Amino acid sequence: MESTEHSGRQQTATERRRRELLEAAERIVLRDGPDASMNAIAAEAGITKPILYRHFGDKGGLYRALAVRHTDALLANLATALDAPVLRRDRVEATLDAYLLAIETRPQVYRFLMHPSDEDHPSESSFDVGRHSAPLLRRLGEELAKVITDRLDLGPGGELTARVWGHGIVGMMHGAGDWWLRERPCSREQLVEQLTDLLWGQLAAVKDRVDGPGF
Amino acid sequence: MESTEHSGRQQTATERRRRELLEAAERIVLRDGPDASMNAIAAEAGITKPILYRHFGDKGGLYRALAVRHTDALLANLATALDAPVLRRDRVEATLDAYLLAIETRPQVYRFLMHPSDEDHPSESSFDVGRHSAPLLRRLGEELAKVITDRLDLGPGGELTARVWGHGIVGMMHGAGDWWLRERPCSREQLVEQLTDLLWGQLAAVKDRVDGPGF
DNA sequence: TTTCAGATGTTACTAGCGGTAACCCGCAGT
DNA sequence: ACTGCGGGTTACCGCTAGTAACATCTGAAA
Repeated sequence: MESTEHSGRQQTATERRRRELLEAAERIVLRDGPDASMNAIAAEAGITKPILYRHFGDKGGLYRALAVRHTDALLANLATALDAPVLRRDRVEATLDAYLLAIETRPQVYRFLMHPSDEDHPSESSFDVGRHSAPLLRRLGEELAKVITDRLDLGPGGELTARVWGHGIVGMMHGAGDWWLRERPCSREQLVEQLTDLLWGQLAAVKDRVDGPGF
Repeated sequence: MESTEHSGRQQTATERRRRELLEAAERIVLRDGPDASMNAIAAEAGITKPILYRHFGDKGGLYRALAVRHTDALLANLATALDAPVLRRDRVEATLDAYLLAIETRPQVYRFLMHPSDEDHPSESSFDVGRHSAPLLRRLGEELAKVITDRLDLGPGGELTARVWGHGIVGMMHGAGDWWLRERPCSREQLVEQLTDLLWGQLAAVKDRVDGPGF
């Protein structure tokens, strides 16, 4: 235990190095998108591949380490929007807007976070069919479910309802956001309003067309 | 033009060959998931790689050719559910159920369709940030938008509203379906009902918790 | 009948990827 | 002086997508 101070310093040193490597990796991922290779990242950091593998195990490890930072940041943003002491509808609007602002200002990061591509091969083996969506989406869904459970009185079986709604709303946000980012058919405010209208039951409220078969 | 009959026969012959190759590819993709390699597919078809490349150009071409079949099939299913002459809410339920039934019965196909992984590199070059979601989702969103525009009276600016709602609903379906397929927290019928409730404005209608800060 | 076109098929290769084994060096502590 | 150990490198493996070059069969035109 005499080497506590020493190992402590080493600890901070390796942590610092790790952060430097992560920053280099981020630069490359931002530049090359999903084509970022370990060679390129190592070169950007001024070193060679094996060091990366010593620090992060494999490519999935590096990507995961890179992802948690932004995931945490985004989740924090959304949490504040979700916890604002305003009307429920304003809170929903603020949350949607926070998400869309995030993906608008840093689309490369967004793309990286949402694109699991391969990774996570080593962990939880055996073909679990259906797995595909990014961990970030799952976390978002669960987080939103918690808030819904806390805030709304859903009666018996409400926990299931909350989770379905959480993942459904997150999916809606993601799908609409992805489409919007690609086509930019309107302003962010407009998009937020339309989506909030949708969540507020406008789909059920608007009238049928008069000239069509009125079902 | 004299060789019309000849080239016609050749046409059908190569088309048949192409279909055989696609069926072999499908078998392998269903077995190996996203790890399916061109070598494996060629071996399954009883041939070697270059023939695949002659037929489909590159791996993206093969995947695209493979995708359009299932995409068309799924779209046809959804279109019938969407066009059923029943109440609007029943139609929404039927559509959700059709989608979820499809991904439930053939999760590997679903996974393949939703996972662009790499592909489409050759076309529309230059980093178009934000692109990520599968073409299937885009088509679904647009298709749904068309139906909404046709059926609902959304007033001025209704076309934008329809597209936002279309992509938002498809995203909700996708997100919730993905989560449900992974965790199987309830039956399909329950999920459909909860999602329809969400779309029908229950999020706005339910009461706040009495014990919480009642916003 | 010969000859030419075109499709089918092969072997053998390139370039690059993720990942690893083996080795080197400098610097702490005993 | 010796020993361990963290940072670093070279050189490699097995794999992938993709390609060039060559062989073969078939059927139509000269």
